[in-house]
Amino acid sequence: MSLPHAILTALLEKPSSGLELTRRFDKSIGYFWSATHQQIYRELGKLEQAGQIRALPAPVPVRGQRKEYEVLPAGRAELSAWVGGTEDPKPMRSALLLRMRAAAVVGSAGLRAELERHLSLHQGQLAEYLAIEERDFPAERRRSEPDRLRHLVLRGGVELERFWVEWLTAALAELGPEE
Amino acid sequence: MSLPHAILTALLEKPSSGLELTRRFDKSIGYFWSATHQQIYRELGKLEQAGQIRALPAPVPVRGQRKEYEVLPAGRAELSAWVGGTEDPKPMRSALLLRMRAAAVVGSAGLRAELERHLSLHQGQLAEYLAIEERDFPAERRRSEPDRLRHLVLRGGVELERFWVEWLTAALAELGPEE
DNA sequence: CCACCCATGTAACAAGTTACATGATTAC
DNA sequence: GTAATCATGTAACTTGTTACATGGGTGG
Repeated sequence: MSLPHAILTALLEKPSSGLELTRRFDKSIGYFWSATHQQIYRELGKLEQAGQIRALPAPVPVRGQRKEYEVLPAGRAELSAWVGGTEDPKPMRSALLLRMRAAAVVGSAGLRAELERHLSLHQGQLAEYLAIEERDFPAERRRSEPDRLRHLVLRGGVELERFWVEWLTAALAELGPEE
Repeated sequence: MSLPHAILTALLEKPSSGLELTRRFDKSIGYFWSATHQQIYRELGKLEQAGQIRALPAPVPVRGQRKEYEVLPAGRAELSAWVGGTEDPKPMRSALLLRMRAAAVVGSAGLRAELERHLSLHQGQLAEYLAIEERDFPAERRRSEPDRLRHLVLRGGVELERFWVEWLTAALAELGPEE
């Protein structure tokens, strides 16, 4: 049940239309909770019906017309309760680790190229996160709690990408030069 | 499309019944691709229909009777092709990072306790992985490729848990003593 | 006027989750 | 014989994905 809360968070940061939300998911919140525009529209409908958000009044509601949403008090309360709640970490799901396990059984033909590809993807993502960090969280100065929290989230992204880069590098070394 | 390949891998390692598979998922393959028994039975049915596995001949097939499956050549070929293929890494999904981002907006009340809870869960998982490593991959000796691959997978699990332990520790320090 | 992009959606499906149903076997 | 456990399954639902549909506005 995380998508609605992701949307509430995004809308509290800034009221938006569905498409704007989609774009922001593509380059910010979506870094740790991705969603397509179809999911977002579906969820916006549900949240509106639940009375947690509302569309800003438009003169004539027409299909294809931009609709801007804002969070209602009930929505903020719901999000606040969710933040204070508990939820067990979901076991990870990595198709790549699974493929390596399968390779132990049927042979690792073709695996090396894929590891190299993933390595370069993760290196790219890591560089992107580091650029964001440099831009949005410069210097070591006293910061507000919201800023510290946002920085912690970004640090999570950075360290996770670093993990993948290191693991993939080690895996390539261990696999040996030829396969 | 990873679950069928997880099952094929498990069945190649050892032909099993649905319930046995479920148990093995709970303590091995499931560490990086979890599944419930309902998912497994559903998928076994599909794989059998697709001619990739078969149930070992039973005298009289009755409901509630144990059914053991083995992989057919077509199944091994499919798994082999999948290992050699490509698949982009799925963007991560962490409800905990999302909650921290939400906390930056609505306040972090109650978050600290949850971080501590997750820290202890991840410490437990890390200890479990390290125990498995010590048991199954001792000493530094020349090993076969399958063993090296399996060890790499486990190293992935270890380092990922270590990431969480370190990030959670840093987050708790950054949040400060009281909240 | 038509191609293109903005914006909102529908429909169909696939994957994962939760709750429950049913028969077989074993321990007491 | 009955309770517990083993074992296989159904049903209903939620979440996520993929493909397509519809209308509005803008540039050429």
